[in-house]
Amino acid sequence: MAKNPRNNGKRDVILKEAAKLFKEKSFGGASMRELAERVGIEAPSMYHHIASKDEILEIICFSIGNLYVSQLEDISRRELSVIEKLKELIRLHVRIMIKNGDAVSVANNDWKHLSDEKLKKFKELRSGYEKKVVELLKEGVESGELKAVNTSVTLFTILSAIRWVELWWRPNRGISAEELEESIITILLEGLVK
Amino acid sequence: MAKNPRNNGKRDVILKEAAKLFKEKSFGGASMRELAERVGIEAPSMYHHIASKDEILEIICFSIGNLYVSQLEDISRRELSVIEKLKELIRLHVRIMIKNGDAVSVANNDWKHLSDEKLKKFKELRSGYEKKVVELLKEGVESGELKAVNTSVTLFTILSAIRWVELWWRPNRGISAEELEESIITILLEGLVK
DNA sequence: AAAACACACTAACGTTTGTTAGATTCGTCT
DNA sequence: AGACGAATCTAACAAACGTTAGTGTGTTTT
Repeated sequence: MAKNPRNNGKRDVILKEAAKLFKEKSFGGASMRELAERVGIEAPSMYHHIASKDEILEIICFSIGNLYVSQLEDISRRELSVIEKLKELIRLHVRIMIKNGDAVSVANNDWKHLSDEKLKKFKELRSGYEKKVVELLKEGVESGELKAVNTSVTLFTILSAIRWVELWWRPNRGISAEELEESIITILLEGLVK
Repeated sequence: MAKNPRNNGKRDVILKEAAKLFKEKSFGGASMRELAERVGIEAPSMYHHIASKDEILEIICFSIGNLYVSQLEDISRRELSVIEKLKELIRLHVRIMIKNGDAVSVANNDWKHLSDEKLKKFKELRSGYEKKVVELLKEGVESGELKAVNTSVTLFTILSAIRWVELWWRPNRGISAEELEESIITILLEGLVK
């Protein structure tokens, strides 16, 4: 029932609208009929492009998850100081959020509705990511670049600190993406106190 | 159908279990029947203690919202420097989360499912809170205690940075509530860089 | 021209949802 | 003992859910 050939963009439209709708109403509160309405077709017609509601969630969550992982690997490979890598990491998160706000929101909030098997995979993906960031932080503490912080607390504080961007940022909020990135970097790396 | 007299704690049990369940499955994914099962009665029996599923959500969201507002007012009234007030604010958020983790999670994630009228009230409550914190930040910038940061960005970075606690902290994670508070304070106020 | 296919439709399925109605049980007070 | 009301139960409702079946249409392929 699902399909494969090089289709026009209908499937992508469904995924885009689904991300938007799931963000608004969350996975459980969004119905296939409402999604279909936004796409402009009837609900059963969507099953020619996707296999199930669950599959939509999977695709969204893993596309975002894999995006984070692969980009973190890019940063890791570069020849930079820990601090420069952390800055790049923060910039990365902000940019992904600005570009894929809806999907990021879904991956952050609705991953728990993944089916058992996919849920396990997703948690592994995420904890692998977190582990790599913790290693980066440990490296920074050991080399003396960073304060002797608890790396777990730091990990979550950093990642969490950036999550609001997806709810708040709009291109015309009077602050550019670059300013936003640099502001957050300043707060997290240098602190608020003058 | 709902009720009032000094009841035993059954209503509170329902609210506590509801917070836990909503946190696990989110509002839309949690059913009244499953909630009833956890409480130990049949679903229709719950309607002697609460008016509706929506009412449960309202009670949870506004009890947490009002808690934050009233405690912020306590801090505002005290004779402290801006920095000390910010520290107290961070401690406050951590403590509320540790004590009411489930309910905080619901108020943070499921408020969008409030009915139109209550949704409006909740947004007002929250933006009133945010406004007061922004004023505090502005005061700090003007007095020279804080760096010349964008106060909106700072507001959300601080509040957001603390939200992960509710997902992560457990009494036996090898870090006490006090250590946790002080670690977060250090990161946000003094920064990570040595 | 015929066959194949992609894509949309309507109708309907079996479940699950929140909630109501009505009867029953239980403890408390007069 | 009898009355009352709180608290629980079973049965059931109407609506909404994700999804399947079956059909039609228009385009592409052979």
